[in-house]
Amino acid sequence: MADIKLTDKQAFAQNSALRETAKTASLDAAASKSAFPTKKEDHHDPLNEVIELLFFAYRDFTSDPDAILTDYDFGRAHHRVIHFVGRHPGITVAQLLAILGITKQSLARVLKQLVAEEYVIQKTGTRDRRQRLLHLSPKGEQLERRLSEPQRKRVAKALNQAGPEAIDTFRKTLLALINPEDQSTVAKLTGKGEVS
Amino acid sequence: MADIKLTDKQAFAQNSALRETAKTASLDAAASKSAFPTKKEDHHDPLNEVIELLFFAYRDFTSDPDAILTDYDFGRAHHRVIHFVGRHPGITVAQLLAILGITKQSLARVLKQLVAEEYVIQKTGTRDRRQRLLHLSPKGEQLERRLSEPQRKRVAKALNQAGPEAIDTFRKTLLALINPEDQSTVAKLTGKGEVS
DNA sequence: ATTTTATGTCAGCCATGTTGACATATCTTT
DNA sequence: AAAGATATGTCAACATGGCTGACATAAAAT
Repeated sequence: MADIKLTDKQAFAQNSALRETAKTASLDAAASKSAFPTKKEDHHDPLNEVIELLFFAYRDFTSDPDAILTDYDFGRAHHRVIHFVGRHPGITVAQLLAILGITKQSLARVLKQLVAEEYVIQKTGTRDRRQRLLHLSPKGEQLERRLSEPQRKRVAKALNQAGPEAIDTFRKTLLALINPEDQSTVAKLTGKGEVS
Repeated sequence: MADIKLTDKQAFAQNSALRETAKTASLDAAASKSAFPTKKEDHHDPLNEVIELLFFAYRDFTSDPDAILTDYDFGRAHHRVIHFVGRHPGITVAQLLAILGITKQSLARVLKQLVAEEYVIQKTGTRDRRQRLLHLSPKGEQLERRLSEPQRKRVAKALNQAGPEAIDTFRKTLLALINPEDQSTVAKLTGKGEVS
């Protein structure tokens, strides 16, 4: 054995002959060693089940773009901006802030980078010259497609597997999970019956 | 006007006579000023719609517990631990790490607090005395109930609104969103046909 | 002309993720 | 019994992306 120092992770992989790391440690691996205990009262509670499924589904749903973003030194925050600017070209900074629910200082940090690296383009508003209307550059659109592709595929596959009524039911359920005050706005925002 | 300094936020509230803050700035408020632009090609794409709905639904879904946790000086990370320990009493640290998908150092930071403040109890394993089997104390169970209550209500309401088939379809769709390698494990973990 | 609004920016704090390195107790294997 | 592997804990340092507070500028609205 060489005298090269191993980190915990490497030592683990070496010792256990598994290629697991902290990040990739699979549920399967943990489960295979021994069963997960589960509280008896919860076995037949579909609400608790859905709550946990939401956690896992969202985690995996965001994992594909997260992995891609490391190539660009961007994070999840950049993705959100690219997504919403891509889907709503000409959106104002104020509107984007409202959608994301973060402060302008938080947005500025990522938006500045995206503008500097020319993924996002700011056009001065014509009606109101104070506004900076946000658009994706061709480069930005390319990144947007790269990021959304695995998510679209994942959702398409899930909806297909869940059956023909799933599209409608899943959409309805997600919408109903949103705070009632925002439901109509989100429905307009994301939906078909649209807008300017 | 008094010479008291106002922050941006206060100045905004004062000037605009709105009670909005950065955190509570509503989508409605932003939408009311002018319509959100939306890319034409996307109008009829249900996949993009579902992707956005997932973002908003998950955001609101986590907002209720987040608000409660500030009373305890805990964050979302503490919530996850409390949730999974509560639902799987006797879970080992390694199993919890696999579920959460974080490093042991990240977990340690929150778990240490939860143990110190006696929300979580560690019992030395009998079969394997190296293991620390995690349980909620009565205090921890109380907090768990407080945190899960609004989420359970939200999910119950959404499923009701979406119709009788929603429970099954929603669950199936969420499960299908999860990485295939983990689906069977998660199904066992959250599901009914259970375990030790 | 004054006030309000839309946006930007500096500075610093906090929560929660990450790596790397190492310690200890206990179980497993030789 | 000794050696190795595993489960857990811990110190230190760093990154990301939230946050608040304070202030600046340009343009619109009054």
